[in-house]
Amino acid sequence: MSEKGAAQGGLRERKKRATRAALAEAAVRLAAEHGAEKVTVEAISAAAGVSVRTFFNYFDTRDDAFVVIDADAGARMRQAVLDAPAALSPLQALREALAAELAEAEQQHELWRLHAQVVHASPHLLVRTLGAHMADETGLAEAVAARIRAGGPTASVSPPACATDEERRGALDLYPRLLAAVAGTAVRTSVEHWSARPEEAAFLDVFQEVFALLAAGLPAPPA
Amino acid sequence: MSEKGAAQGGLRERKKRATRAALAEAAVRLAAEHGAEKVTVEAISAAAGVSVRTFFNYFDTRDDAFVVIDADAGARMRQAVLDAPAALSPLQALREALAAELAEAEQQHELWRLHAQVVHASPHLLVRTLGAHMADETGLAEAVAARIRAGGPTASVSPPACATDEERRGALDLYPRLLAAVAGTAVRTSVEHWSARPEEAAFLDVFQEVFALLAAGLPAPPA
DNA sequence: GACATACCTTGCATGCTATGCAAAGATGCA
DNA sequence: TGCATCTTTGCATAGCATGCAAGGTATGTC
Repeated sequence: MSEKGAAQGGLRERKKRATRAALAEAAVRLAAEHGAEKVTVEAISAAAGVSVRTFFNYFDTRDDAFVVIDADAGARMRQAVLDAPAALSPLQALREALAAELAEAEQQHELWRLHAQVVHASPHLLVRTLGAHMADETGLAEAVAARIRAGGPTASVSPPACATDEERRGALDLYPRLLAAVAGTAVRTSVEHWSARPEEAAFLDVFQEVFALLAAGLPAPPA
Repeated sequence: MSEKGAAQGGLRERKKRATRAALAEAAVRLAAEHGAEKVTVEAISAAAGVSVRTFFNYFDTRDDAFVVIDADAGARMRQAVLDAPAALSPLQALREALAAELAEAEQQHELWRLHAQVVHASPHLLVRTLGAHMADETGLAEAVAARIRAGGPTASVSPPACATDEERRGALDLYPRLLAAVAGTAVRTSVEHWSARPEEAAFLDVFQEVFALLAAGLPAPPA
């Protein structure tokens, strides 16, 4: 757990990680300074020290550089769900996996803060970010389903055997799907509510309150 | 309730609605036939009988034409939440508002089916669609909050007095926000689960089961 | 009905985004 | 070292997106 994304793999792979991270960071910093609309791919590439063509080897779209800060956060969360203690309920396992990921993001605090600032500044990017998060939830749903089937932690996080999207969706039951989607929603709602007034409450408290509300079945107005 | 989006307003407004609808429909049909990537703005515009420049007067982006079929569905849902009987709990009011909107979409059955087909064919568009739906949830959260404050149905759906996004988010409490987000999640999860195997269960049954699971607090595996 | 007003559409010019291709450079491995 | 593999890069090209100004179409007033 000490060195997750550090000296993993050979030189080639490390360089790729570095380049990707450099591009993403350059994009966010430039956007925070000048506004996302005024930042061209050329500027981002120059700041990261690569050619424009290389930028498009890493990102399909200019906006992706603003949206996808950490490309393999999804994989880490899936693994965390699978590795969680067997004693935890599905909802609890998800809560812990997400909390761990949020704690890790906290270490890149400044960058994530800029990211949030950039994304909230243009509705366009906000939509893309929300959508990207939701796409991750499909992976989480698979992990939850596997966990339930196995009755405990599982070994691998390798991509499912299903070939098409059709099959993959068909293989998922309603419950894991709903659980993953709701958990993702819980995170986003917590983040949004907290970031509206960061001084009013600790983020972790908001996060726990949201999960408590969910576990209670969203009872009518608590006022 | 009989003529919602029909002969509303003057000729000018009707023409704009018609043009927008024609563009959206042309986009979806062309994409369903040739694949979204192969459909140019020029083709869409030609099919709708307008110039390319006019296309961009209605949509900021080419992809928007594939994503936003019904531009003011969000406003209708907000109004429905505000107009719901005072006896309903917030969760119930949301459920009814969403169910009504889904029923209306059923009348454009073929178009929505094509839309789903197009969107699920390219992950890119799926992400955008998911994000767009989530953006609507902010409006729903406002409606829920207003409903709770008023203790019953309210009159207007006019935009809130808040100037900035910052203020608007600050004005929202945790509970309405969570409720709206979770309800939106419920709809998407229902649609996805049902559309994976449409023959296995009626959509409305899936929809109701999801809300039942939510109201029960997402208890551990029902198996 | 004629007029002024406001709005919508359109073509043109322009700059940026995005992809395929082939050559050159960097890495991994025997 | 030498070969195979992967990555980077420049170039060419097509499509996306916006500002601007000219012309056309509804709307309200006289």
